Amino acid sequence: MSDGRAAQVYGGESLLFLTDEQLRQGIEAMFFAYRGFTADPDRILGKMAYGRAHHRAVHFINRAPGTTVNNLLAILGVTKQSLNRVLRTLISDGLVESRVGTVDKRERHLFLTESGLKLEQELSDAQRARMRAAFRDAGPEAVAGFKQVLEAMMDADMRRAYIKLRDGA
Amino acid sequence: MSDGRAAQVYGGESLLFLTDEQLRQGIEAMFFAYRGFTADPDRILGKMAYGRAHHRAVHFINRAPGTTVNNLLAILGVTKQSLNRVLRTLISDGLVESRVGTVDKRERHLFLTESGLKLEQELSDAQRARMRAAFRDAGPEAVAGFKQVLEAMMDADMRRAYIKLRDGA
DNA sequence: CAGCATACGTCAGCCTTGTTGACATTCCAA
DNA sequence: TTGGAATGTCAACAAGGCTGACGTATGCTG
Repeated sequence: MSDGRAAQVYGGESLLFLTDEQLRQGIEAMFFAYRGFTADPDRILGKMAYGRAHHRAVHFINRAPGTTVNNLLAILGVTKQSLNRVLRTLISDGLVESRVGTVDKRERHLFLTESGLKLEQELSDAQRARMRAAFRDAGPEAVAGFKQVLEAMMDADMRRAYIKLRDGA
Repeated sequence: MSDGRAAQVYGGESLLFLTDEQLRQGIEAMFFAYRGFTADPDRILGKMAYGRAHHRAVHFINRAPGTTVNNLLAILGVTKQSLNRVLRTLISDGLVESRVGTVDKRERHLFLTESGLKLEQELSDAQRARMRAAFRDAGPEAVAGFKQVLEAMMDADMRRAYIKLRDGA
């Protein structure tokens, strides 16, 4: 795997960007950047009785209102018990509404209430502000590359979910 | 914050890449990609008594052999109690060696043992393989942009740590 | 030298968030 | 009508964060 000989020429194109050193830089960049990525919402959530898991649930419910629990489960990649614990508090606190499905009454469709929307706004405003600053600093071409690499890094399932959300649910 | 009017022209340059929609895509890309980023090492660690925290410790000890506990603390951004719990198991399992400092005897310098190196290799091989595939798929320009955006997304402290590691400790 | 600061380890207790396993309910569909 | 799917819930547990408190060894400074 780690042969250290990636700095070869293949098909006439230099592969210097695939050296172990370059890859390590990419790994550490992901690690440090993800910390920044979650820092602002975490700070806000820390003041309440909520955590990152609540943020994620609220984000994706806002993103796809009326989504079912199973749907959310697949996107978040956690067990129903884990998600349920989070949803229970959000529902009892009046941030999320759970409506029984009309066509399939087994399903629950999830929606944000007024206060749920307000929390989502507060959290995503903070996260977007950082993302906006980073995007502006780096410029449009860098942003395109950023998205391209991240998309290539996803598992196939996650890539499908990502694209579906991106291109309109 | 979220004014939806980011699609304006500023200084003669289109800022279409700074719309809320673009920012949201970036946020979701980070979320889904980070899952992929940690998936392979997590799978390996799941078979042992170790977790992601052990991976991080081992990674940075390998990266900067002889680093002190305080140093590692700053990089990882956790409390000494949290780190100590991880280090204790790694040391007692013989993956990490802790040597009393020569110039300052209060400090402990951390090194990977043979088996520590072996684990680190196994984990980072898996992680590098995915990163390599993503880099290759996306191409050199995309990789440059990827790193640029991630660097801009970091907190100032983390950016300093990242650059220090990148440009040689 | 005395006293304060620093580096580290450790104990105890708490929280969030993930896991598995078991079981009840409801309801669609074959 | 019966099996399976979707959901909810209880219990127990583990990882890995956190705070607070305390102890020890060492280094620095007045």
